[in-house]
Amino acid sequence: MVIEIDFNSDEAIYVQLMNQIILGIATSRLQEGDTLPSVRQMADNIGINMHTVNKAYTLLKQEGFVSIDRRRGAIVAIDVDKIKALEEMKENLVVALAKGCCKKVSRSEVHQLIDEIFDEYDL
Amino acid sequence: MVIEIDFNSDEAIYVQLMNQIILGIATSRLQEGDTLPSVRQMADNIGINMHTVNKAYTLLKQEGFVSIDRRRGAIVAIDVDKIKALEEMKENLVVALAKGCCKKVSRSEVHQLIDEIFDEYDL
DNA sequence: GAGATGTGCTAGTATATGTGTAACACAATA
DNA sequence: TATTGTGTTACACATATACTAGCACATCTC
Repeated sequence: MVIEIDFNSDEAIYVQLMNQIILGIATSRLQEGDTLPSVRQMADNIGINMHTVNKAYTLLKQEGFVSIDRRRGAIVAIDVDKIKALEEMKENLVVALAKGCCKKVSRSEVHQLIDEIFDEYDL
Repeated sequence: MVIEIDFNSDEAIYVQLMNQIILGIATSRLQEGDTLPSVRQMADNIGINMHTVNKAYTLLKQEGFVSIDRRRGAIVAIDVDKIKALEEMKENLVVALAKGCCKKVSRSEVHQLIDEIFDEYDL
C-alpha cells in the first residue's frame, strides 16, 4: 500500500500516516491480519524518522486498529467497540455539521454526501 | 450566550471558542446580525488573553461566519459559499467515516446519527 | 553469531499556543 | 476638545508539541 505524505500540510505527519492507514482499512486495501512495514522500513520509504512512524503505530494500537507483535510487527486487527466508535464519531460530526448548517447545507445534502463516501468503503 | 472553555482539553482555546460560537449559530442562540462581545470583554469573561479571542474572531471572519466592524466589533454574518462548505465537510467526514467503517458502524447508523444531530440545529 | 525488530532514553530544533505589555488609528460620546 | 472603547499590530516571553537524531537494549529470525 502506497503512503503519501504532504510535508506542506498543516496536519502532523503522524496524523497523516494514521489517517492513510485507517483509510486503507476502510477501503479494504488493508485487511484484517495484514502486516504493516516495520517502523524502520516505513520510515525509510516515506523519508521520515523512525520515531514518527512509531508514534503513529502506537496510537493506532491504542485506538484499536492494529495490534503489535514483537515477532511480526504491526498487524491490522480491529478492536470493535461500537459504542465508543459512535461516541467519537458524534463528537467529530457535531462541529462539522454545525459549520455546514451555518452555510445552509441541507440535511438531505449531508445524507447524500455520506452515501458518496460510504460507497467507496463497503462494497 | 455562555461560553465554556475546558482548560484541560487537548483542543486549543481559540479552537474551542470558535466551535462554541459556530454551535451557537447553528442552534440559533446566535443569529445573523447579533454582535459578539469585544475581544477585551470576551477575554475578561472567560479569563483568557485578548489575543486568544482575537485569533478566534479573525479565523471566524476568514471562514465566513462573522464580519468585523471597527465601530461595533464582531457581528454574526454568514458568507454562504455552499460549494466550499461541502468540500470542507467532505474532508472532515472522509476520515471520521473511515474510522467508523473500520469499527463496523453501518451506513444506516451514520444516517441516524446525522438526523439526531441535525434535529438540534434546524427546528 | 549476525541482522532486524520494537522499545526506551536523552537531546536538539522548530513551530504552535498562550500570556503580557504597549502602542496605533479610528469612531462614538461627554 | 478630551475621553473612552474599538480592532489591529508589534515585540517579548514561557510552555507544549512535533519532528529529528543518535544510542542502547532485549527479543526474535535466519
